[in-house]
Amino acid sequence: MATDLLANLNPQQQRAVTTVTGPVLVLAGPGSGKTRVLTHRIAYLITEAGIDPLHILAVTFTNKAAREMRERLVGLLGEAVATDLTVGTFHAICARWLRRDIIHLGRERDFVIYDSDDQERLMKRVLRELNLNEKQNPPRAILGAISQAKNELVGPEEFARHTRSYFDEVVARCYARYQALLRESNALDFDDLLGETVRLFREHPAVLAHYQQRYRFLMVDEYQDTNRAQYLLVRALAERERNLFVVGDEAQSIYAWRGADIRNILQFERDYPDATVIMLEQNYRSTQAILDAAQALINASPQRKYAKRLWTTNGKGEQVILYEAANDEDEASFVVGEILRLIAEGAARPGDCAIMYRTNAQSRLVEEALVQAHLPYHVVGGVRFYERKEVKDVLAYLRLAANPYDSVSLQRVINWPGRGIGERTVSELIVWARQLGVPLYQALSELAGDAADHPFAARARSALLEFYTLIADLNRLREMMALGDLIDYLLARVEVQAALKREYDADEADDRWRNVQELRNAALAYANLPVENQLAAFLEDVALIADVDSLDRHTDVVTCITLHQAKGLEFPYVFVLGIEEGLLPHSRSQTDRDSLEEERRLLYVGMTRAQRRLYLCHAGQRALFGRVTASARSRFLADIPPALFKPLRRRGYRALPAPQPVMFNDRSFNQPPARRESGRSAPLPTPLKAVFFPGQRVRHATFGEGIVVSSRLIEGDEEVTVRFPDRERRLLASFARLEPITDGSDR
DNA sequence: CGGGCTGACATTTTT
DNA sequence: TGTCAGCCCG
Repeated sequence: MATDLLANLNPQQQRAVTTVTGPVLVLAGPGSGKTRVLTHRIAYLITEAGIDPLHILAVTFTNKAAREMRERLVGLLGEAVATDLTVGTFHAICARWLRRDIIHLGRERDFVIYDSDDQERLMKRVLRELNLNEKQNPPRAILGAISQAKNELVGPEEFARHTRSYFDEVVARCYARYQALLRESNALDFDDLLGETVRLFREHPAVLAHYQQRYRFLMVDEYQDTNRAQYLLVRALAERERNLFVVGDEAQSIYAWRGADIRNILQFERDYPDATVIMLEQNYRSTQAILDAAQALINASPQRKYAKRLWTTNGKGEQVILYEAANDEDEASFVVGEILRLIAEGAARPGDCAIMYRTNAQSRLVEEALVQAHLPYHVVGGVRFYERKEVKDVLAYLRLAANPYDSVSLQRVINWPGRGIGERTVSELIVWARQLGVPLYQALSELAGDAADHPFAARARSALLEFYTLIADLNRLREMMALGDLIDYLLARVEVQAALKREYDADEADDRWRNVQELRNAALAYANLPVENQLAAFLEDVALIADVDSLDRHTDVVTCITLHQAKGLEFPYVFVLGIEEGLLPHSRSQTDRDSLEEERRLLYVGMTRAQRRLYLCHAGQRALFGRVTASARSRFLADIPPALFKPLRRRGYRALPAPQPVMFNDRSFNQPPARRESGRSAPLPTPLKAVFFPGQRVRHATFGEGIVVSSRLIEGDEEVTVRFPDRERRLLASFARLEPITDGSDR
């Protein structure tokens, strides 16, 4: 058996698999077989080291990773053994533990989990209650700050004690109220799942001891993506047995903006001085040519601790192709043309090709080109199934059936479908409930039990009571009915299909109704559970899985995907688009070194997805928010020696309607005569060349030094947006007397 | 109370 | 260029 498990593993992988005890840090380069190591190690622990699978916990970040791992383990160990293992995402595992033990924190175990949409709705209510303006205090920004605080385990009170700005003051007040409403709604947000588990462990050593006793062998995937709360969670659990096995790659850390703390992986050796450190450098995915280019890019980063040297026996392969497109349209048509050619040559099938980009907006042109070429494709991302409005509306009723105190769900459907409860009535209800000091549902209940002084007109009151009865009925029925029947009852009683037909035109109503039916179908999977558990189990999965098996890689279609989402995937042919200043690195990430380096890693992740051939593309100009803008090639491309590229000339390009000659990589080239708008004569094209490019450092006599954010040619002049120390300014080059600072940093 | 219009706005998003 | 929120009117 041991030979089976270790066969086909290289020496480093074998060492990782067979190191059973103590802290282990595995630094796994892209394509180095880390999932294989994780699964084989688990199998090894069980079959060779005799560890009871009940003692093993494996944590991942995504459901997809967890599912894959479990599938592979079933293959290695069989269904029976695999079911005894605990494999799941941080959030799912924490939710499970909290359902068991949250009572120790004085909370109910039947809490609902709020997703970001729910959070936003709740925050909007908070803002209204506190008389704060949504425009000046964007709910998402406030939630971002709260999320950060929660990741650091800073509660509302502590946060309020350390405010350093007006914004902090606002956040502090919102945080307190937000948290109070969460509690009142018997709800936890995603961050709470982690934070409350850590708090549970801290405040209740006996509970922690129970889990330490149970889980003696811990494995964490994508360790570079852990945030502070996850780090503390893992550390607490591992404290007793110290059998902690983490896998990660600092070079693939791309979620710092979401709270991931790269220090967790960099300091592992300090946390565990006796740690075994193993580097996986053999790559099984790509050609050496691709690896060389990717490594050149990443090695140019000043922030490397564990520099790996990736190698492969796959052979040198073809050089990385660098394509300079005239503009974004040309870029898209080039990519599509290449894919068509690869298919015609028999080298590839559509499913072998992936098109990657920094921002979702970039997919549009690509899609148009794919449609024209009749190439089948899918775009990863977009609105996920359980986030669709009609699905969430129906879900809101189900959540209320399980937990009527869920105020976000209650507000969501109190007037859907319309039953004459307008905004006015809702805010009266909110104010009244607050006066009474009770949750919204409780207030409705008071109203039903002839409360003396309520603020509602007779009509509003009867509408509210009708809604109250509906929720109360659902609440009563949930324990007696199978989930499918409950949903059928709900759909019939609130006349969902009719409501959709009223709100949308025929086609869209059909679409949305189909989604609702799809939700109904998903409920079938729970039919074999005891009736009283079906609804809760269903809602839990919906909250944490959040998507119906999205990426079906069985279909043979081109994949369009953001670089972030591409992590963990691989394709024979990869096209990375828009490798330009302002886009990659994104203009919003050019402010500080850390986010700039994260952009570099993002490109690195994209490049290392390629198995056989990699295309890197950039365009000289690009339509940005409807305006044509000059776009300079990314500084990152300069970090890859030209010898590693095979530059590809464009084979003819289409003229843009832009009337001026434009800068293209410092060389201006002539364009066909400007097209005229009918009726109005265009200004004579001034022989102007753009002088400034994004990322460039400039000096202004009054404003001082700054960095060019963007530059565009407008009516014979160049409009330059520059970020100065105090703020951004838009300047006209002809007036502003901007001076480029030449210290060799950029060109 | 709900439908249509106008103006600001604009990364990435594992759960 | 496209979306979303806020505003005005029937």
